[in-house]
Amino acid sequence: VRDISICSVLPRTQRASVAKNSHTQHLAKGAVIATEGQPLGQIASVVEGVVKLTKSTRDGRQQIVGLAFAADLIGRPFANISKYRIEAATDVSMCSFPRQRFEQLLSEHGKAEEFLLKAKLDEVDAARDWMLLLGRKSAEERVATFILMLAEREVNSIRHGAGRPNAVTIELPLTRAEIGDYLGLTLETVSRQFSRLREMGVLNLDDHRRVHVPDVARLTGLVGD
Amino acid sequence: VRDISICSVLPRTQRASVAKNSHTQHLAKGAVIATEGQPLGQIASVVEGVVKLTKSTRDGRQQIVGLAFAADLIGRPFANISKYRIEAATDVSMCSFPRQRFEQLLSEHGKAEEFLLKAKLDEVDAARDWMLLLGRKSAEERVATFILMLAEREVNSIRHGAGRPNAVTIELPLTRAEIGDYLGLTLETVSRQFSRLREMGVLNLDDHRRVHVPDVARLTGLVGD
DNA sequence: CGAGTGCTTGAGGGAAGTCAAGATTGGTGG
DNA sequence: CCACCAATCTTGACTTCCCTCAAGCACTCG
Repeated sequence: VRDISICSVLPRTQRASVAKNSHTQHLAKGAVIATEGQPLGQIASVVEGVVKLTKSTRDGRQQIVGLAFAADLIGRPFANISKYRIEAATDVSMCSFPRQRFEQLLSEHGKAEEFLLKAKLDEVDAARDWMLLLGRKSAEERVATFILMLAEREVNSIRHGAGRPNAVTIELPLTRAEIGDYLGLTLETVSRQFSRLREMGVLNLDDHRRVHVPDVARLTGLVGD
Repeated sequence: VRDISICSVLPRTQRASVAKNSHTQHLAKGAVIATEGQPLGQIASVVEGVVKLTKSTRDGRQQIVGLAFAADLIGRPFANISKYRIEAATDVSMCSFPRQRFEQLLSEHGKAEEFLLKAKLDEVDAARDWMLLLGRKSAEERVATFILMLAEREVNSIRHGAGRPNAVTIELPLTRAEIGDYLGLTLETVSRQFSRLREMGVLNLDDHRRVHVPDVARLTGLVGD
């Protein structure tokens, strides 16, 4: 049990105050630490063993979006709900403590760092959502997810007082080739999927760059997760 | 130009000190802000437009690993070298300032936050490396990358005084099915690739869980990036 | 108006997925 | 200690989804 692995998030001087609230846990292989969409009130540092973080689609396709080895942290400051299922891949020992105590400690310090940290935490989550897409989704689901992402961004920026609008028009910021690079597809496959979604009535293409989504809920049903 | 988008990393009270060193840039579509593996001394906040972050393999396969929209940050505190190519996907305006000034400001505050922040920055980088794998690599490259990751972890933990050992034995922490879930493959494909790598002499399988890599350099040549 | 760039569509092929037996292995209890 | 059982892994045969290659169309811009 080396120095780096024992709740090493905190510098020496502050460690004691967290250590008081921390305790070491031993988990058998297969033990579930958190499930996708459920609260997780702990932050933990892996001392020994391997922990896997997974996301999955409704129909059971699974993607491991991260592995935590010794000295890696698991848990998510500033968010109550876990976006992944967290499970011991091997027998694991880890050192865990309450999330709120940890957040409080962070907040006592600079706001700038906290802001940046939150941004990066969101980026990690977003990158892992994309890993599920790249690892497990079909071409149709990938394109639908991409359009939906832009549609939701558009809807949020409009900020309608009264609920979400059900139809949106979006401007694609990328070429077909770039969309392919983002989705792990070729530009031809992207183009074919746009055509299919148009034939299905999910999209209207005003021109190659402007996409009208008449029913966002319909699109949501195609993203596959 | 809304409040949230103007160098909004910093809380109101501290913003001024960075704003002094910041300046607004306008970039045409296609402008390159950083290339993979080259230094990037700036942090910037996107004000308008879309910026894409890409990684690519030596043979030209490309993967967009992130998009930055208005109010998103680009650049990497605490690392001099950019791990991605950063390019304007549309015409872009952004507000940028020197990375070192920014880091200095962060360091004046809590060490705990800095530690956690660095960990998360590394996680983002790791997730994006994996996105390249999931989006663009062949089954053989994926399995080779996974084994190499474990091999390097093992080599680093051994900490040989005299250089890297060229042969390693590693213990797989995951089943074939789990490796498949990590690599975006089926368990059958993973198994077939293990067999192929064994036939090629890149691996020896002591049992299903213990893998001996006689020549790590050889394996490195198969990861495809 | 022609060239360039980006997009669509088609035909054919190939890498990985699916389905289906078996072979190993490791754990458990007789 | 060994035999059995369940879980895990390997291998084969076949299928499928997406990629590759190719041709033609639609804008934009000099």
